[in-house]
Amino acid sequence: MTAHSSGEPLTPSSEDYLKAIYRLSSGQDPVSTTGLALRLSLTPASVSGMVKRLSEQGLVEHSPYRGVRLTPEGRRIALRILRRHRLIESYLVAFLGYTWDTVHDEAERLEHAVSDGLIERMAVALGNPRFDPHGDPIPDVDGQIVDFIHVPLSDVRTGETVTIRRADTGDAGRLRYLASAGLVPGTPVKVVDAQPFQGPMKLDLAGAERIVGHELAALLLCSRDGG
Amino acid sequence: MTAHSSGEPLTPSSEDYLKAIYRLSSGQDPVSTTGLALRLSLTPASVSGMVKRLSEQGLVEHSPYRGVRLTPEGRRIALRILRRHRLIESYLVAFLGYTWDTVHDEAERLEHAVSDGLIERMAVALGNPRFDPHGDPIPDVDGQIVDFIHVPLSDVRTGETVTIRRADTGDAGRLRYLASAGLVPGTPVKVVDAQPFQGPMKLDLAGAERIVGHELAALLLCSRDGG
DNA sequence: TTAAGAATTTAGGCTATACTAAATTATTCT
DNA sequence: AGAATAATTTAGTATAGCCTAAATTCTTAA
Repeated sequence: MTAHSSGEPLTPSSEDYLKAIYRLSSGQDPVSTTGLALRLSLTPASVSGMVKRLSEQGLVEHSPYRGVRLTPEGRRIALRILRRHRLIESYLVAFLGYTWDTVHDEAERLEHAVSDGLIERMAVALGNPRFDPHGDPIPDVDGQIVDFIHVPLSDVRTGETVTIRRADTGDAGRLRYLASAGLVPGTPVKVVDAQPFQGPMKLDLAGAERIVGHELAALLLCSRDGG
Repeated sequence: MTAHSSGEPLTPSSEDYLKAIYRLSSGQDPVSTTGLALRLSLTPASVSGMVKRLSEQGLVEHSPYRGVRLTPEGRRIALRILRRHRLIESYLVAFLGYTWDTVHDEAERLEHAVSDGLIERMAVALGNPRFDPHGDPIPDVDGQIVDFIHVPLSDVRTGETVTIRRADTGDAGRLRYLASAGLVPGTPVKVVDAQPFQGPMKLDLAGAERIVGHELAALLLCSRDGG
């Protein structure tokens, strides 16, 4: 019996796996070895090995050849890391002059090093925010996370108006470009024209016209309700 | 030839060794395996092994059975970590409500995770301080560090007045006690009486009387010049 | 000066995590 | 269905760091 009792410290590597599984599974669906390997820039063989260990610790369930999913305990830890990551990003932007395209890597390392106490102090300094600078929701201390229905901009039909809610990438180049084009969370956009076959979209941003390719449009998650 | 060219990332463990060697050697003197092992809470055998690896990387010089000392490159890295550690402590105290007795462990982990960029932003936010909350000098970006002549309070003679400059420990209990007794950096104290054979000292703190044991007095580094 | 004791290093093991190459299982297409 | 292909796992290897136990070297004191 090797169940993971809450107190034991996990390695940064394990934490990264759990976080990646959570992100890829949208909380529930089983995740493939290859998907995880791509996300973490590792070989599938390495992932297989680690998944086995996480499974022995009771943090994931693994049906060989069928995929991994988080146990409740694994999800608890994944959400804790996600909270850390997003609060750190928020703090760096709010208090230390970072921009939304540069915080990711820093948070990626700090999330494994900060104590719970420090995270909560940051949360207080920020006024317990519910969203980070990319528009991603921040889980609360108990692991509750808001889950809006978001649509990739690439799926929005011509004529429809939506509000950008999140940019679903950590890539600095893409984030910087999006910011320079005014495509940031909170911005309402109208789809003026959408070409088929992964073609570009023509958008209306408060009167200004923008063209974005399919790849970027797929990254921009939007809400339909006007809030 | 396996010299360490500036760019390669070091492991947290290596960084801890270099920092410990620097602290124990006061910058120059050779350090014993046992001394390092005690400081790092490791076995001497483990230290032997790591020292060999550091030596192969050109970060320390090791004469077997005689001790280790830092190479210029090793010292450069040690000072960089020391700068990080002390700036992080300063930042946590100044901006996140930590007290001087609680920052040590947090800084111990963060010093390996923060980027140079974040450290410099913290330094700017703090106004490029030259001392941390314990009174320890903070090396500048080029590794320059002020080196005052400090005397342990336990060595100060009866009748003499000195100013506390540093508390030479990371132990939270001792630091808390010192703070509660008003024995913090910047405080002038007069030695009223000192008993021999590691006995206690009677001090005068701005009119108030204090008794401290030898162990604590040895931790309090003081300056004689009135500044 | 030599034997006891202290300090140090070597030898051999263990764990975590990654890799490559080979074997296995699943899926898809004819 | 059966073969080709894709996905996954297993086997074997490497590195970093730690450990204990044994061997070595240094120091000290009779």
